[in-house]
Amino acid sequence: MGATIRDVARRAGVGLGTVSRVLNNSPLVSPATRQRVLDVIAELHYTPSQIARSFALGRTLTISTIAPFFTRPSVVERLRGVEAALAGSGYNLVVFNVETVERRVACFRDVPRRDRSDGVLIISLAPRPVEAAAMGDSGVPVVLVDTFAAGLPSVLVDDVAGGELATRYLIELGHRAVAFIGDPLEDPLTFNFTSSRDRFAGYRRALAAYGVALRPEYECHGVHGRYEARSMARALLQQPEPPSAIFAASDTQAMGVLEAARDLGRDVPGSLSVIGFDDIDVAEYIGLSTVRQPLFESGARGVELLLAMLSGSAPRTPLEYLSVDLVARATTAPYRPG
Amino acid sequence: MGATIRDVARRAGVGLGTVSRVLNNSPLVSPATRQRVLDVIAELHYTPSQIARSFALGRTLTISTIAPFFTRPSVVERLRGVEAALAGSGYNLVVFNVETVERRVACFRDVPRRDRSDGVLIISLAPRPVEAAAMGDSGVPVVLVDTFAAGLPSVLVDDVAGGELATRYLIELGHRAVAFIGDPLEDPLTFNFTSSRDRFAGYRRALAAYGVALRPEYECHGVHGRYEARSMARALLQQPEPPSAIFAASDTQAMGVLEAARDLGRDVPGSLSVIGFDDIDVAEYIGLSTVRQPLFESGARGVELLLAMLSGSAPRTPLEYLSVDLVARATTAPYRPG
DNA sequence: CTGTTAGCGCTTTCAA
DNA sequence: TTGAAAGCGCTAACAG
Repeated sequence: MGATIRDVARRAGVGLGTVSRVLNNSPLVSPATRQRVLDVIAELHYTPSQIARSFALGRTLTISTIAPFFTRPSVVERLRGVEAALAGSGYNLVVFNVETVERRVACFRDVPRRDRSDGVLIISLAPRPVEAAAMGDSGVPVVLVDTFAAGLPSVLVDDVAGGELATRYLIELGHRAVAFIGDPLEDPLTFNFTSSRDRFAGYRRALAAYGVALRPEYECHGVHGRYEARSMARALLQQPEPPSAIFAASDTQAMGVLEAARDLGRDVPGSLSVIGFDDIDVAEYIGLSTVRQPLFESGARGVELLLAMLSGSAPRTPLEYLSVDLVARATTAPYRPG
Repeated sequence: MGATIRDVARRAGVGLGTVSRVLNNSPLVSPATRQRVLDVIAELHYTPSQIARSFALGRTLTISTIAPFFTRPSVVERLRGVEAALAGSGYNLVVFNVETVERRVACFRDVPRRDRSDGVLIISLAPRPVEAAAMGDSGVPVVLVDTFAAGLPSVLVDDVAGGELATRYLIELGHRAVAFIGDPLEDPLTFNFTSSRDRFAGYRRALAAYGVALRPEYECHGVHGRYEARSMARALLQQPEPPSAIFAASDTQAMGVLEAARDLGRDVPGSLSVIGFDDIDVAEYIGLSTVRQPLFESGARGVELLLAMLSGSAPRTPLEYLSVDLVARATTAPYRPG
């Protein structure tokens, strides 16, 4: 434990800088010298101190990810992509989980700083304009995934189009009483900027396109989660004129809807169609119809952008859109009156 | 960007050490001086460099976690506990995902070093004796979760007892043709040390206790995963004398079994009982009977041990066992001949 | 109480 | 091609 570069230099009878050169594969070392140094390194079990190296380099060799990981399975799936794309890059991955407003503020303020991160990836959490501006000034490359902020590059999908896609599908199945369940329109944690909101806009747009009147009592917004969605759906289904189809802004919420239907003995898809969004892992398992977005790929792509920025190239396109697809499975069916 | 402690000292007209003292809440500063320094700090938007601080301190201020995160939902749930317990401790959480032998070797070798981590948490991956010994020598506190290695403290459950519990339950429901599906007995990634193996031992023990003969054709071991379990289960159910109950060593694998039953039109639990292990999130949703273990808590407890070790106290008990419970849901039922 | 100073281990000039 | 030396920004020991 604890041989330093100096020990190696001394033992190899060379200068300190030479050892450093060997370590960094500099071509400016003679083969003989290099070999001697290498031998001593092996002999001493020497490995350079990451931390001293970082200090001297002025780089931390870490990429930080800020996200609400555990409240959203979709984020974990994105993280998978992040991890895969980062493997072998030499960067460590440090994660900051955000589930409260305080933590969000603290992370946005402290993490994107040169002495903490070489690059930052923010997932499913939108910085406010001032925060985004501060990030821009920090000099640390920041990439957003599944969100947007002026001046910061991001990888996203067209959630409005996705919401519209889901809703059109239901309408084309003959449904007219189509309800929506999604996140709160005002959410301090996400600064009111959620993909749910856009999907909701798509929902309304589809309805309008088909001349179906909006019904406020069909529009539900509540804290993200399966249980919350379940109770919203229950209320929805107990209305005098319950919907025949429900579009949930996420698969997690769609699962809550399915539970509510089960609670109330409504057959899915017989008397109720349900569609979600994301296509998380379990969606296939439970046969949930949904709008698929490339979660893994979004994380991987975010890292690619970040790595490119770290090696000097500015992102070509500030906004990069990935595509969404409708995945029809077993929770949607043509409308049947009664 | 980039005010240093020296700038602050100069501007406040004090010595460099005084600023450091203020930063570290040393009591050896007069209130007046402290205030002056604080003012300058605010004025300059100064924040100390984490990295320089780490370097001077000789501590990295990070906790590393090594685990196969994405192949096992249970590990993500444990990570949740880790994250929660670490929040507010001042430590950053860096994650090392391991899915190959090479990566495992590299992580075990490189991560537990003073210049990289102040403490290391290893989840669901057992270090080999030599690796464990090296970790012990590194001087970096290491805590294991869901695994074991001589000389290293760990947080686990009694998997043998858990496996026995599950199997006994099936037997007591009247099943005699009880099969097992689990991970490979020889797995280089986990160095043959898996909780699955212990659960399998519990399975055999329960059978023996009831005088039920072991049937090699009922013992399946294959790569961990839903798809693999699905095909193993399919083969199992197509045998001349198919089992009437299956114990899967994890919920993920139990889900594969459920799919296989669906594929072959076997009614669960009518003509096939299925029980899993872990009680991951979706288990409740899909009504899977299982053996519950405290996943979240295991991660949190691991961090607690680690933090205690970091503040000097040796772990009282090298092995800390958490308890398991049987959770009977909708995939198990009494044996019905035919 | 407070200023000064000596490193922490490495990278990177700058000479030789 | 190589050695020597100057920091990177901070903490902690030491005088005062």
